[in-house]
Amino acid sequence: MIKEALEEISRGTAEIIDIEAIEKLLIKYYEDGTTYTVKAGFDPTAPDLHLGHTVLLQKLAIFQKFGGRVQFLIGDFTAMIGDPTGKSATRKVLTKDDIIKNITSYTKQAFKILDENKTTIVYNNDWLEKLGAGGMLQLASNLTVARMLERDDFSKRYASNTPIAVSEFIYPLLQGYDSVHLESDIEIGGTDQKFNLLMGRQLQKAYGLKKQQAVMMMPILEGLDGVQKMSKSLGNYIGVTEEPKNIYGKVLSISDDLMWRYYELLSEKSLSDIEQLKKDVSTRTVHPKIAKENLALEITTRFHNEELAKLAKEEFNSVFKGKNIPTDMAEFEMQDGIWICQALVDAKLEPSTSQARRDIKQNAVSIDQKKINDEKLNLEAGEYILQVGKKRFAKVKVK
RNA sequence: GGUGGGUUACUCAAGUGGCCAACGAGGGCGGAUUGUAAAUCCGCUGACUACGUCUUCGAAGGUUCGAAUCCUUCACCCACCA
Repeated sequence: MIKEALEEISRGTAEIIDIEAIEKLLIKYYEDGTTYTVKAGFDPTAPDLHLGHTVLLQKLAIFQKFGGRVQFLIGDFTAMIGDPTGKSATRKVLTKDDIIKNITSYTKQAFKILDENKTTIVYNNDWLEKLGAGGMLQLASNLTVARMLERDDFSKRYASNTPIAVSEFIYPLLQGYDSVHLESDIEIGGTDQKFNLLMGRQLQKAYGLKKQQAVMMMPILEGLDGVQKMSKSLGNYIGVTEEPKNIYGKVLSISDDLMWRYYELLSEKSLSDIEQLKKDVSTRTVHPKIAKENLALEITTRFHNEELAKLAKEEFNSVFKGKNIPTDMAEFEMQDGIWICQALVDAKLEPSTSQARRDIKQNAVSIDQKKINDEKLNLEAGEYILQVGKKRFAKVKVK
């Protein structure tokens, strides 16, 4: 029983520190029902969840299955500093209202996966604000600069002359202090969080807590490009609130290699089933396309439902295999005689008339499924379906 | 506080008075092929009803017939020293 639980909990993790501690927690839970806490921090700056976040959330949901209570930590205080990601250190300051708004939509999305009754939402501003300068100093005395520079991220940036703000040094300390305050039993985060997660252990010890949190790291999910991590700013993400056909289409557009990564981290199939599938694909028993379609269906179903997912699949096949037109697309109204390039811009298919001209020259633009090559064309009254490339459509009413 | 180096398009990175709307690479977009996969080949990649015009090389001034390139001031970044 415990063994199975532990196995399911460990699945797909990149690294676990102090797995014995987790085992003890599980034993206790099965003995007398004692629950334990699992902390995970979330940044309130981006209100849109994508699949990358769900890797973590799914893991939390599994802990909930086995007696874990989730401490859903909103980093409203730490968001003001910004985690040292190597990117720009400057961040816009969020107002209280912004944060509340973000959190509301954030948690609403998160509870598609998490059990609300086994989740406590906490805000680190509640205790970090009270820490004060004295508390900060005490906190900071736990760490040496040399140790800080050991952090992979910092040492790389230091070596490559990328600036490091002093405030960024503070970030791991504060995140660690959160664990002290919350007395977390386990903390989970991405592999990029290793340093911060370990800081929690160190500080819990320094502040005299009886035991230190176990740490679990999840791999970072690659984005659609398969190289960089999934993030909204890179535009390589699949949002959990996206339309079924978008989710379906985006999953299908990933590379075959990446598909296995997604299977491992996102699918609910057992690891042995996935292994089998992988084998079948490599022996050509199963076409990779089929495997990918199933994955796309599973993921689409998770955030919508089976029916919608199937519809998305049909739509997809009709549009891309049958070269048909999608059933619904954005509609626009325009004035009679509008220049085709301008119409493309107005219909948000092109960013500029210059780009529109180029695409027309390159045979990328069609009206009602017929390629055009006259960039000087003006549209007369009527209804048209404009298309750029294979994926961009719009319906235009000219009057 | 001192000394030196730097800031070019989405990113990296050439260009040190006219040949610069700016080499090259990556990325992106499009075409062919295909499974909206990979790989490959080709084209495009500042804006503008457009063989011309306008705006861009950290910012503002200046020198010049002409400036990404030279000068001045400012801002920001980095390294070393203190």
